[in-house]
Amino acid sequence: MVISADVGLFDFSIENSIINAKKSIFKYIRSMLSKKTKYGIKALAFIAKKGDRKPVQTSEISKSENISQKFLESILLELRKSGFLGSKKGKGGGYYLIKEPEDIRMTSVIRVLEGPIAMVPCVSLNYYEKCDDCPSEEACSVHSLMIQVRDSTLKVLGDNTLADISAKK
Amino acid sequence: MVISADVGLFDFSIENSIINAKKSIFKYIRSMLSKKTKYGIKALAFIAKKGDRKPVQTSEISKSENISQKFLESILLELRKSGFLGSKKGKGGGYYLIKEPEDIRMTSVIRVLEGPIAMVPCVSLNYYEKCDDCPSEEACSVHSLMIQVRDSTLKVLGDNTLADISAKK
DNA sequence: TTTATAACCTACTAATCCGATAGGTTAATG
DNA sequence: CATTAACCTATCGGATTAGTAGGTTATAAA
Repeated sequence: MVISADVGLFDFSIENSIINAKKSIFKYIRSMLSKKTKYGIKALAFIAKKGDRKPVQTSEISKSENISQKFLESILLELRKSGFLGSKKGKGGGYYLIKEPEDIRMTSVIRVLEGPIAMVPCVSLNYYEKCDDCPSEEACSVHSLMIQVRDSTLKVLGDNTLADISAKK
Repeated sequence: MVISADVGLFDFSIENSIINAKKSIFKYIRSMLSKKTKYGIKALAFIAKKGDRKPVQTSEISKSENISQKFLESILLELRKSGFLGSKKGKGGGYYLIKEPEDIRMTSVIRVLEGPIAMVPCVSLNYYEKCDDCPSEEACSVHSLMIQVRDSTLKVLGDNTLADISAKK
């Protein structure tokens, strides 16, 4: 409570009623991480957890993680084409890790599946794009704030590898 | 360079060609911060910068910040209803700050305009929603990662007030 | 050599959301 | 009483997401 208070976790005020109104009105709450990325990370973790280098079938992951098989197929295909996975066709085939889990940072997985990590293209390192409304990035009040957010997110995602997130608890 | 290397800013590999392919194929790069929120923050900063408590017209902000006036109207209205702004109708009317800029945290602004700060509803403090696919949040490899991201983002946004982001440089 | 398997490929679609636009009504000022 | 600026309601095109459908190719086992 004391720790969270200073980062604004619980600053209850009039805004809170607005938030509650939003929750009840809108059925679907906006998610910033697409299911594609979420499933992709889960699948990678699943494969990493198995440990051995035997190919894992899409159907197995799909069942175990409750993911539509067809959708998962397209995701794993993309992960193979991006150099995260290798594949083998036919019976006993499937997908397997190419690199060590310790060498796969979450930054690169998310960048490939999701795109930019930054909340706004004008502070993105890999997907930079100028805002069409801002004449000057230095004068923009949002810009420096978003740079701070980007850097703190990048720190977390860069520090976490596939080995970290697939470690059994 | 040294600092950024350990957080995965520049791990060039095969993924990089994927990223470049994405950049060229897709015209519009996904943004996690909606224009609504972005404009809302800019407008608040604009009002805060003026310093005095005289009402600021929507048209003035709209012109100065290159924002569609009608769109901005709806945003400022929402900010008034959420308790950030007061308003005055008629000639000489407009919007003015109700609280001190130092007392307006970015967390609350973003929560009202954008919704959840967390990347995924299942780690959201104010907009929590269980994943329909995950049987157990503890066993989910994405969950703890997203909690870390949420906390670091919350720290940045909670530390920054309207006074901070509207400070002249 | 055939058959089963599982990756791989192409195309389509329903639902949803964002960023506006249009056109009006109400309230305050001079 | 006219002007101003907030306030309200409705609608819409374009884009994206999360799939589904229906096939083809390559590999291993029978």
